[in-house]
Amino acid sequence: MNDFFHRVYDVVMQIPVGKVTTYGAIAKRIGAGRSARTVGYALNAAANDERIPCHRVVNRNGELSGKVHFVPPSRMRELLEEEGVTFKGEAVVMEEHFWNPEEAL
DNA sequence: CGGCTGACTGCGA
DNA sequence: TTCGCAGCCAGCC
Repeated sequence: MNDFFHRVYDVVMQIPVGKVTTYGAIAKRIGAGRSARTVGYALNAAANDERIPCHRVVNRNGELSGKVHFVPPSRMRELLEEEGVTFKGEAVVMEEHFWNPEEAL
């Protein structure tokens, strides 16, 4: 487990219930800059860990992305709705539920 | 060591 | 508005 991954997990675990954030925001927060893809890769490994709310991490469109989302039993959308997150079609209403990791500093 | 891939993002056409 | 290309970083051939 690299320090990079640890930083990603640390940020994701700080996401409040009913809130979501983006790969890019996390990348910027941990100083990775534009390595949003690597953040997603880290979440890929984190998806196997129940302690990591990877369902609260979406792309810039607010759409749920990831291997987990494609697995029917996951139903990330319904899970988020249970937490109070509202949806606009297939995407999360970012204006209402976007959480900026940098605010947690 | 070199190249390909991937849960992304931003810019240009 | 939508599509395509390039950049970035880590992991696996």
